[in-house]
Amino acid sequence: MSFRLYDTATRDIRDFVPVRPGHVGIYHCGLTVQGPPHIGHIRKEVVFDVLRRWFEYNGLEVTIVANITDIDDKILAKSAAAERPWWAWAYDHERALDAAYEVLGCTPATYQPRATGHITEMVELMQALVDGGHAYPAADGSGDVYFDVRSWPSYGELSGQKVDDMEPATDADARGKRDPRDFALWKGHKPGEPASASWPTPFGRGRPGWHLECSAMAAKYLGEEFDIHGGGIDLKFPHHENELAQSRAAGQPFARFWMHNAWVTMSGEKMSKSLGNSLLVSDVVRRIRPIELRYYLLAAHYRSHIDFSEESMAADAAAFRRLEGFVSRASELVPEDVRSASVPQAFADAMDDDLSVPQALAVLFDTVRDGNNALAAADKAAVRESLAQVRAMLGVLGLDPLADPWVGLDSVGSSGDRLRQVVDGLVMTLLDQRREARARRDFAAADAIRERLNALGIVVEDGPSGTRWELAD
RNA sequence: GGUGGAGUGGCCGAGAGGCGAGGCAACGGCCUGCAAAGCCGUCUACACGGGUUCAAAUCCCGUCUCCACCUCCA
Repeated sequence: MSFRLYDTATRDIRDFVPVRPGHVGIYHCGLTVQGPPHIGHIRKEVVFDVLRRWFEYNGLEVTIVANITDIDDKILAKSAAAERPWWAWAYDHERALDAAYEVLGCTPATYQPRATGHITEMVELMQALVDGGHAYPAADGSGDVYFDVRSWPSYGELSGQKVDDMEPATDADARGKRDPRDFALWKGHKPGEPASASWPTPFGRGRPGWHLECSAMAAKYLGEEFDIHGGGIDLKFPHHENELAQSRAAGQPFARFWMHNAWVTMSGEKMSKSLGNSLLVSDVVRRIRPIELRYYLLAAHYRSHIDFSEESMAADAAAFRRLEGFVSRASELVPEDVRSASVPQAFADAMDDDLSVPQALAVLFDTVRDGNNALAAADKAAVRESLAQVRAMLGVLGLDPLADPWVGLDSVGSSGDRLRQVVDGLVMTLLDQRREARARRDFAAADAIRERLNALGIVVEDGPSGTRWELAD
């Protein structure tokens, strides 16, 4: 495999060489489970799912760790407003996130560690930083513990910023920081916050700052040096900058590559809460099939932002249906489970080049055109070849309609194969009557049957190998 | 103030010195009893102004517009 990947830290594309041959360790920041996920959140999952599939296609063993931040200011505030325990609030939204992964066909992470389950590891790391002179308990006795950015000369290396040029944190004065740019490793327990949201440390009771958990958990599960650390581009600063500083200051090499996906925007602007509410994954999949949403979210390069619109999403859904239509028609001619062991070289080259999915899709569409020509010529061997390649490529993208989790979902929903067989039998009975009508050139009767089926949402297509039907979009 | 990104045909969206990516839509044709699907073809674009070069969407200089981040964000 000659995979090349863009590294946010160095701002260039270079050869990817895993720390451990044959294995890839990936950590990406999951989510703060303060609310249900919208399609911007889930884009990241789709991106990393495609990355994972590409590594696995190339025979590498992949370990993916994605954290669940289940304690933070917003979770406490929102759960308090809802008069529910913070942990119940967090868990609800963790399950909503898992449901969103599943509905979009994302393979589950190898592990999703929760911040609250790794307090011990965080305290150890924090102690090491304090001992090493890179962190200190707040002078105001608040129980906060801060990272001392002035003690770490390369602070700012990931985001390319200099400490002196940064705007200071707005909350600087209220807390016992040595430098306004110092960030919290740990937040002291405050009166009024639930006692259950605090844990003992040598520096007093409190709860994790946001950044510490990722440094602690990445090292625990992937080792002190691992391959790829990812997340949304907004996490570059401060979150990932701070993680990098903490881990390096504690003597760990940390991530070799930093991989950041771009936003899903609305009319060119970052999704705000009011706009975002209409774009919850659970809502969008009621307007568009999940597999089409997945296509939409991965069709653009991961480092390009997607400016969401219903129109562009519908256009991409139509594009996907072109791919799907070929798979559907071809697999009727070639009913065996054909999947090529390898994808076309041009597809592989595109994927190897920093996951250039748009170029890979161009190869896919070219192959589908060849396949459609083969289908028109009833060239079964050529159809088989095209189908095998198309399914292999779709499989890498997690979009093969004949593979899990999509197979069986597209036609009659969750009621399954049995109902599909019954419906197919009924429709074919009608299509037999139509065929007889056409044979005696009674087109009025034939068209009446077709229109009746159309009205029920069934599309009828006459092709070289007979008449087929499928559900309308 | 600092840092990073973007502007490509009707729309979406790649590319990054020469070879028309691809998709959606539209239009014309083929196929079809008519459709649908498919196929063939048409629509030759790169924010603006300079410059370098045999050749610039791509490199350089300048300008405009937009977006994001600067310690709560996927």
